[in-house]
Amino acid sequence: MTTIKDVANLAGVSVATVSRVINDRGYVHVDTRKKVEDAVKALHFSPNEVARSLYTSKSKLIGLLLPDIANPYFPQLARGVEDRMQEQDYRLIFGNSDEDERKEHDYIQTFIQNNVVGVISSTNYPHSSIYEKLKIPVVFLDRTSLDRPSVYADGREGGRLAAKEIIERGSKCITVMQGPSHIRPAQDRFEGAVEIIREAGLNYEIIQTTSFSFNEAGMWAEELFREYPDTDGVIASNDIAAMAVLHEAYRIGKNVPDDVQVIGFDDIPMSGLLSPALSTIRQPAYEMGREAAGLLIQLVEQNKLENKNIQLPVSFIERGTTRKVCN
Amino acid sequence: MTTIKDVANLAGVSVATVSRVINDRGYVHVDTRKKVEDAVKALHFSPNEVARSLYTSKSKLIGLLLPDIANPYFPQLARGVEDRMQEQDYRLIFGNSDEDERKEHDYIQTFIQNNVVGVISSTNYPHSSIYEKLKIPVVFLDRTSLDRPSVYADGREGGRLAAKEIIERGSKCITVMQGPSHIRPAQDRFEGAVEIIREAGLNYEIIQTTSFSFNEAGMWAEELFREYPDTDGVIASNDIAAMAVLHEAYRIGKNVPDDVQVIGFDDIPMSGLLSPALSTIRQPAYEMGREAAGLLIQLVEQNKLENKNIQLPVSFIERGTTRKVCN
DNA sequence: TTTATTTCTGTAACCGGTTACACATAAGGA
DNA sequence: TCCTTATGTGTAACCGGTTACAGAAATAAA
Repeated sequence: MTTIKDVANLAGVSVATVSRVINDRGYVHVDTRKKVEDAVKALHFSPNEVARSLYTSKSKLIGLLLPDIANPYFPQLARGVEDRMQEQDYRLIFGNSDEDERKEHDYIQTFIQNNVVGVISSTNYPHSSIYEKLKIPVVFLDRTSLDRPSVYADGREGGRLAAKEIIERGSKCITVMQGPSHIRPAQDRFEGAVEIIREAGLNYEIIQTTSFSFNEAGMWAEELFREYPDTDGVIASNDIAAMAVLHEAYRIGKNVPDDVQVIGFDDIPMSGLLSPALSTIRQPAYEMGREAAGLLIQLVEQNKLENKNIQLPVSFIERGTTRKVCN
Repeated sequence: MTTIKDVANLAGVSVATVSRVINDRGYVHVDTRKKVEDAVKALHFSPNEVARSLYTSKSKLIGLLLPDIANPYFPQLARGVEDRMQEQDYRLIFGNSDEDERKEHDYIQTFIQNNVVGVISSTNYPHSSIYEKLKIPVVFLDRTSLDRPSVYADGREGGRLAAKEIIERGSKCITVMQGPSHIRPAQDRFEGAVEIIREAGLNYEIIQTTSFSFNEAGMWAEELFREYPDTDGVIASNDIAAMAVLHEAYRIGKNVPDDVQVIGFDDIPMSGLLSPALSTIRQPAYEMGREAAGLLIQLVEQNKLENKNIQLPVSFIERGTTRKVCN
């Protein structure tokens, strides 16, 4: 590994001067600068970030904590975060929390130990002491926390929208899938949907699910049609659940959308490739990731600790699992 | 931030002793150990990894480079890597390369600058000078490199398997989707499939695709049925492409699997939830990630630089897009 | 020309750990 | 009891950068 000392020797100057050149700080004579730059090139020198970080207690690293990258909604968030961070030369230390407070804690701990300058977290525990005690900026992503910086989509409005659209298209016996109870966005959607269904004076049934996993999605879909065979409209807790419902409907010979309409949530990339393509409530995940990254960069670089909540709009993506509205 | 010095003061010993205690190295009297441990607890001390790393030139970080986390195949690899690394207290610095050699280079650079102890990379350029010059262990994941440590599935065999199964089930006019030419595993699959089709004396058509993106997948599927309407069997370059084919078949009224059979590749989690569920060649992505991580840990901790290639088996997952074989 | 100011550069302390080395003390063996 | 070895602890150098400070040189102002 070539160090700043090697560069200094080759250029015939002190390490301080080299440091000034590579950081473009303080006075350096043009000729000296040239000599140093040549030496840097000749030796392919690039500064050791660890040494830098030790002195400054800063770094070009930020911590990203997501529940589970294997759930197709999160890679888009991650990608958004990464692309935005990349532009400013920040890198990510990444971890999956599995919505587990202990794992979160461990990750945050190592983030700190590695001098990350900020954290982006999708957590269900924004008020956990882990975050309260944190001395670096945190942006909560996909999770609401009104008293801390956060970026999220309006889940409640999404739920309302789903209910509105499915009712408008003629469903009368709606089954709403209620996502895991400890996941806030899932509850928001659920509540929004129920609110509208009630307002419309319709009955509804509830399927309670306890995770967003692929394996169990099938089970719940099965349960749904077994318990509530009259269902003519399903508001799924996310697109995965909706896929499972679609699959089950197909298996038992129900026609979508004629016998039963289905609306998903998230608009993950493959939703448009289903057959029929999935009508869903879109969350602009990639943009949310980018916004969160942008906000964090602001907080980090301008040392602002202001609270700012960025809410991105949800929208109804009409595809093939809902009927055409007649107007 | 509390430092080792604070602990030393509180415990009434020197920093060296504290260091010995927290690293469980060298001689420390039981009573002294107790005092130090108490001080550590009282102050909630946890050592600054950056300072450690500076002296030792090591860290508990490894670099993970994947083409694109938004492609549903890769999150599983990532998850496998992370879970295995987690067990040994390693953390990941993560980056998406977009199969772009320059981005790869930049990431590897910052990996080095941050003293990562190893790298796991899904690259198309394993012989690039970036990797040749690297002084820390690298494991190539999902990409073959016989002269460097690597973990991969047998793409060629997978291609053969796909062809065998689809032929056995009666397809006579097979269209093979050839993935992006610069992605090795895609070419391996393609070659394997073509090999078997030729052996069987059947004709085949080729659809050349230039990316694995969702947006374009639909286009190629459309092109496929437009150019080769007699196709009664499709070997897709991956599950996403297969989904698009399924979707297009549905759109133009072809029945799957009766009119046309479809075999995917990867077995991404949602494949089983399609309607009909996708028959595919499974790559054990999660296990591959775990194996790669395990191998890297070995290389890092035992300082072995031996070359080891771990090839994991592919398998045919029979679901609903292929016919039942009559025997 | 003298003085004040700006430009330029090097020395050394510092960040927070780890460890080589020196030295002191306790324990074991002859 | 004396000598050897094992145990226990502190001092200070070191990792590779950054930066406060000081002093020298160049430039501008008087």
